Amino acid sequence: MFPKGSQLHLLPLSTKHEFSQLRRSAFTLADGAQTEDAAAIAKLVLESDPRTLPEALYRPTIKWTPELVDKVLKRLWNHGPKALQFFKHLGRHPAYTHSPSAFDHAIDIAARMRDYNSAWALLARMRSLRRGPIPRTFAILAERYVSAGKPHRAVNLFLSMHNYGCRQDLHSFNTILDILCKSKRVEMAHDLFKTLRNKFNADSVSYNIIANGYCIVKRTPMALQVLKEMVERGISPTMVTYNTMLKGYFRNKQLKEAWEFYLEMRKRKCEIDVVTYTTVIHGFGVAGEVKKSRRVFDEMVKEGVAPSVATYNALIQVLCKKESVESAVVVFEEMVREGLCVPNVTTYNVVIRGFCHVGDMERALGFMGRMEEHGLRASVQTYNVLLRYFCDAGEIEKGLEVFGKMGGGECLPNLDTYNVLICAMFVRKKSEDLVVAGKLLMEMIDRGFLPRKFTFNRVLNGLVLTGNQEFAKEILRKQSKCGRVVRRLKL
DNA sequence: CTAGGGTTAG
Repeated sequence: MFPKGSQLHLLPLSTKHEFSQLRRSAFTLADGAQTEDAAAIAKLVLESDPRTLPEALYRPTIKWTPELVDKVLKRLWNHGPKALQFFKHLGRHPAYTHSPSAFDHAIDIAARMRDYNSAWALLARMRSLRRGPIPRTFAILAERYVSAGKPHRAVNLFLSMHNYGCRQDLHSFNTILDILCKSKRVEMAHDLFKTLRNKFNADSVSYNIIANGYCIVKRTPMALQVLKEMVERGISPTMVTYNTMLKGYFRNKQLKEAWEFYLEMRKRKCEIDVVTYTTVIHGFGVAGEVKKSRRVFDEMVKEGVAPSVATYNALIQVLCKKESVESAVVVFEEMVREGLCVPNVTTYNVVIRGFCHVGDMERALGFMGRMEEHGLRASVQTYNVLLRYFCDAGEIEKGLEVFGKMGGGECLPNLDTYNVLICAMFVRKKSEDLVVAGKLLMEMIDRGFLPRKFTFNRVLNGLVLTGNQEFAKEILRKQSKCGRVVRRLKL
């Protein structure tokens, strides 16, 4: 993959070790062992030659289950082509048929790579095997269409569900509304809602989704109007409704309204819950009112409402950003000591980012090391944070070292990782760095990520300016194959 | 993750 002596310590994978690990755990069915299996199989897939992969997958020592397959696909999430290759070969296993959820994952992966032909072929295959499609399949595809800027296709997909033997109901109606709203297509969602609300008997969930959509685009008056209409139609607001509006006010920086709304909720005794408190703590913190955040936190404990991990995360993040990482760590340690809830990956990432932000990379790495204590593994976001800050501080080697650890197998880099790293290859203005940037660019394409035009141009220009014409041409050839049209280069 | 509300951050 990378030439020997490259600064990228992409570790060669020790095949012998993995095979023994596979053999050892093939006989145990416990969930933990299955996680190990999934990791070992994912590695196997990543390193294997496409021709020898099938026989490896058909070995009788591997006990395929839907759960195991799902886990492997999740591990390969950031390597779409390999994930689909794995799915395809296993699909020909003489004694195993893919589950609906495995098909869903595969369709998601293909659609994320904008390979809609494969996605639809998978859907057809799923259907011919009578394994679906299920409503979730359509939700996945719709979401991919929306995030690719094709919301009309998503709506049409929903409208044509029944042609694929999948019933349209209130559930799926609410799903498509939510997908549109979450991607800020609230107007389109609202139109669809108005057209079909009678047909599907829209409920409070539907109204909450639309109101939330307007809150997301900072149109709280419109959100209120939708809710008013809901009440006029005889549907009662729920806790979700109130919490949605509350969050909307904060998002729209209507602090006064938010506070009054919160007080009103308390006065009406409509059992304020942990979500309400978390919203308020987060909202005030983001607005810089840390004291108020702390006060509300204490208040909730006094009222006997147990903070959740999200509550702690909100407070810890707010302290990191508006006070100091030190006071955030105090709360972190308190959380661990009291043991009411356990830190999750988000908690760690927030603290790690806090340390990075003040330049204390040692302690950031220290916290990353502590994740194991809580049974957690660093996520791609954890790595990306460290990577970003090392690179921003000009410690390119350290950044590459972090990247090397990911390549070692526990965590595949994502689009962000590549963007950050490629960007960092320009700071030293060294010819070798640009070659590395070019290799990273090639690698990300191989893994199913589509670099931005800007990235292509930048890398190509850099290579040409440093006399790496041949390599630039190679990248140009690759680029034309992956469908990104870049301006003509003078080579 | 996939019918609604709270936690990273792009």
